[in-house]
Amino acid sequence: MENRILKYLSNYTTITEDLEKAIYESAFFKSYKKGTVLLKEGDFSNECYFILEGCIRSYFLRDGEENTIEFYTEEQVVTPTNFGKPIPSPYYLECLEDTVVNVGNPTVEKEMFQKYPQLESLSRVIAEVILNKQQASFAGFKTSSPEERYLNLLKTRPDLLQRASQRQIASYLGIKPESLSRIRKRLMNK
Amino acid sequence: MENRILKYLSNYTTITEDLEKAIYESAFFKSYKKGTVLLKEGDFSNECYFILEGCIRSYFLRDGEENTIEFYTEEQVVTPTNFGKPIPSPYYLECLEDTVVNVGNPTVEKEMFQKYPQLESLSRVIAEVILNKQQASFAGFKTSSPEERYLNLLKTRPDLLQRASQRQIASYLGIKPESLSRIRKRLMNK
DNA sequence: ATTCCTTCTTAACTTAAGTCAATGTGGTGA
DNA sequence: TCACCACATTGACTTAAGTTAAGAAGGAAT
Repeated sequence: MENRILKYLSNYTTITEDLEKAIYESAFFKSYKKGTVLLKEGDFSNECYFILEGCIRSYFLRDGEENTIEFYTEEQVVTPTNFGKPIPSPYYLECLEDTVVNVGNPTVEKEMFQKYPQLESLSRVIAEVILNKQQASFAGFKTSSPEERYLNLLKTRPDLLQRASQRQIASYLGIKPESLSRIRKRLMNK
Repeated sequence: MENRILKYLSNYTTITEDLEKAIYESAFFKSYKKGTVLLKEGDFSNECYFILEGCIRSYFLRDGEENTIEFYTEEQVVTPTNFGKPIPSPYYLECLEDTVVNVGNPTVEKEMFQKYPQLESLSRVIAEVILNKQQASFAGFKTSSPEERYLNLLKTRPDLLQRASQRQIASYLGIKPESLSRIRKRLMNK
């Protein structure tokens, strides 16, 4: 199991044996059942996650509606906004499936960064990569129609359509469930 | 002038005197005239910028149209995607005004990070803050109408409406210039 | 000053998403 | 098993953005 983290990190640099061992030893796992809420809007966040199995959704409420921000799946990192800080979370985190994660906390993170500066360097690189990816998807979102966004999702993350409800997918695409339903119908007849 | 960088960085941690001196000494400035293209789509990027004065816009072409990704203004950092890597840039960078920047390059960045690990740590923190901000604006974008997005821009970055053309603003808002024109008209009569 | 070009605005029309409401469907729990 | 509830689909209607086209306004260059 732990290999997945090392595999993930080694996409970015070569990991020293020393660091590999440390990651191994500090690894701390948890399992959650489908539907578990990991973090509530307004609460303080003291955990971050690396997903080994399952799916986590972030969302917030507006006018009573759930607005999906992001879906996180295998080999993705979930670092909540304000992780480790006494500032309320702007969103919920919820498991859409039974989910197995590697859990981190601010204290261990700090210790690890101090002991292995290479790890913090790696974190910087990864944060920048994720930032650029997110900027690219934001740009893609802005320049495409709801239908194009749906088709793009179908192409890039088809698994999500099995894992999440259509309401959740619709809000992720920035549209109403009725519209998604119509888009799907429209595409069926093509 | 250099103070602005230190001021910016000190928003996140206290800067050691040592580091302060190093930043001071490594500071390298450039001025560009309005309209200067700093980076072309497809080119390699070897510079990053901290804006002291002026405005930089990132955009890409699609069907001959310019799609604005972001506007960067005073005290913002512009680190191009693939900065320092032999991978083509996905977008243009252009000065909307006469612009004064502090310029960085991959070599100096690397040296500074090696010499001052605190600086790389700071960069990680800043990257994460920017990432969260961007995620929040993406979420806001998805859940609001073009009119709401315009009103939000008016509230959060009113200066941009003076600095950029309406076409540029419109593409930034993910709409057509005609629509922006109508939205403005609509709001006039309220 | 004139020309040329781009931007901005306006209008008429098309298209698709939002809204509201009704119905069908599937899963959960008592 | 049944009742209930959230989800998904469909239809009728409203609304606003996209499209196309034309004209007005402002700037830059000659």
